[in-house]
Amino acid sequence: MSFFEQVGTMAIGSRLRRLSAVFTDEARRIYSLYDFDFDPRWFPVFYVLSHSEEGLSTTEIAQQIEHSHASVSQIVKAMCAAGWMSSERDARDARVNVIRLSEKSEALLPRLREQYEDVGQAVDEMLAEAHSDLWHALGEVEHLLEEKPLYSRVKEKYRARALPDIEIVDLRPGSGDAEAFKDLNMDWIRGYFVVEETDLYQLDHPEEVIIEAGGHILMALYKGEVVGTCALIHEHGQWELAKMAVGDRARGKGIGELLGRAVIERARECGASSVFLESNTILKPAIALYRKLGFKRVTGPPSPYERSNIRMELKLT
Amino acid sequence: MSFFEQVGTMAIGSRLRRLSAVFTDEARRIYSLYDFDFDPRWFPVFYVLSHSEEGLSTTEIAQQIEHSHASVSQIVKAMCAAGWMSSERDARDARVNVIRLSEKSEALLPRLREQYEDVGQAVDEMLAEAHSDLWHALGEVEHLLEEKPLYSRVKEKYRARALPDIEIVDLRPGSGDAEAFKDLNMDWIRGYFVVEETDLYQLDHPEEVIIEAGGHILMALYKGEVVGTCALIHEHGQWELAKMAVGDRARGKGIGELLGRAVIERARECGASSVFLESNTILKPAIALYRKLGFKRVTGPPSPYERSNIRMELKLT
DNA sequence: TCATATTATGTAAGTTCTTACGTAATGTAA
DNA sequence: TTACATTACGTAAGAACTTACATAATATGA
Repeated sequence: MSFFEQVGTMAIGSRLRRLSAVFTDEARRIYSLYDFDFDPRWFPVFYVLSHSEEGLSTTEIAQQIEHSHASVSQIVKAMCAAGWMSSERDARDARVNVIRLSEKSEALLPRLREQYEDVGQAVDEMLAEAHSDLWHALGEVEHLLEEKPLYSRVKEKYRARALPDIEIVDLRPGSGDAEAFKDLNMDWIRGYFVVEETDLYQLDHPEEVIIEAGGHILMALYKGEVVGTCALIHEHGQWELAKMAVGDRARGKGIGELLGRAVIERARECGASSVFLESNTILKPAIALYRKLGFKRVTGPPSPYERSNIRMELKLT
Repeated sequence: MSFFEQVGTMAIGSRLRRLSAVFTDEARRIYSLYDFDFDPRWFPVFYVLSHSEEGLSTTEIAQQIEHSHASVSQIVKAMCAAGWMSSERDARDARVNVIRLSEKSEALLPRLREQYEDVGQAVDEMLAEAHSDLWHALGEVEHLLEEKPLYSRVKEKYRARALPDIEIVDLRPGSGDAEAFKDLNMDWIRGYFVVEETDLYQLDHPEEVIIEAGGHILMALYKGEVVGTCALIHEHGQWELAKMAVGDRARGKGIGELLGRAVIERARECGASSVFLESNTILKPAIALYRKLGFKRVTGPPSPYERSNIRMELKLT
């Protein structure tokens, strides 16, 4: 049994790479058949230039053929050396290198066009012999991956697998949860900002400052171990989602989202008509999560935290 | 319009490469999600080892995963350094390096298996969303290419394109054909062997020695220019296909085959009941052509040519 | 208008394979 | 048993990209 049959669709990447290598080898032989002094990897550059009246810049070619500009730069250098094209600075923008086919190339075009008609036909006929439409299938898969990367698809599986091991519980006094609450928050704050006075006081006295004031602190457990936390703070008659922190090791399991939903649910139970939060726009994943939870950006009173530059709110009614 | 739409199926190799690169990138992100200290390209080696009780040699792994042994050697070195596997010399054959998973790896297996179940499922579900079956299509195309490489398919197109420009004519006395007959033959003989006395005499006096004895000399013209030749020699009541030569520049156009068929046709017209030829087994493409024309190996009288080590015959009746 | 982005490019260096090559161990034919 | 071929392997070097970086030319915003 071959490796690919054993390992199944998981190895689709390797399988595609291997098949593309087969085509590359074939291309080399085909070029030698037509007897051009022409490196197959030059083809894409040559092709887009042959379809342009004006000449193209390095960057334009790179975008069209979806290589890096560096790659194009190297290919163009080699092709200029072989006399296939010429390059000169643009008169209007001296940064730009305008690349054109040489006369030698133009003369070759009809023969090269013959070649790629032949290759195109041969490929078409081969594909037509198959029952499944590879060309179409490739387009579909490209599209599906664009819509939702494989990473996201796998992440869902990963989360579903982790889900049964995750519990959300209220802070358990005297169990070390208060300390974990502080540690988790200190860790993430230090990762991005400096710890402020306001932080320290709240983190050192969570039960007095948050819970006794009518708020709640939830702990996320993964396989029984505390890996995340989030608070619902009750102050001046308003409800704030705050102090959300998930440990490094437990990232990607969707724990933040579970904590967020639990806090919102708790706020609803407490009769809150809305929940707000304060954050910073540099925290892209956090903002994305808040948005996913339904929070919308609002303007509001100045925050006591220096690091806050955005306020978001979720209506519950 | 994207490059691939413009250039069409001809660029299928590039398209496959690009898609495989997408999967490779995704794989990297997925590995980091599962938080192994594990390079994605290690996976195939790891996989085949995890399915082997005994441990495997470098070469065995290379064959199974269809990499070069050098690549496996490098990967194994890196994985040993990272503590994922161990290698030791085989007691029975000191050339062989037996590679086994380390205990660290064995311990990781269940988690890794979880990962590739997740990935496999995600890929399967994604593929199922498409109407065309990419996995199946890949298999079909792999099979089609194995049956008949793209090179051969393109070569047919190439030949069909050249065909209208090819003519087969009888040697035209006084037109330079006799000289071309000699030059073409001298060129190919010198490429493989040394020119013998027998050669020189025949090549210098083709009309007297071959044609006046009842034989024929055919010339292949490509766009009006002589590019190949082949003789039908009549001697001792037997007919011999000999002196087939096609110029370097005109190779791949199927000219040899056209000449061969023309000579056979001519022999038939002359009432021959069979045609023989003498050649050398080191001339693989020539022998393949003769076989394609219907010639079969026979034992026969010793040849006057030193370079001949095979005699073939085609029955015409 | 002047400091600060942004853009276009080429070069260097890295990645991840491959082929080429040298060496040691085995096989094999005379 | 000896000379030659074959096999297994590791290292080096090459191929064909990429990313990272440096530099020069433009754009832009206060």
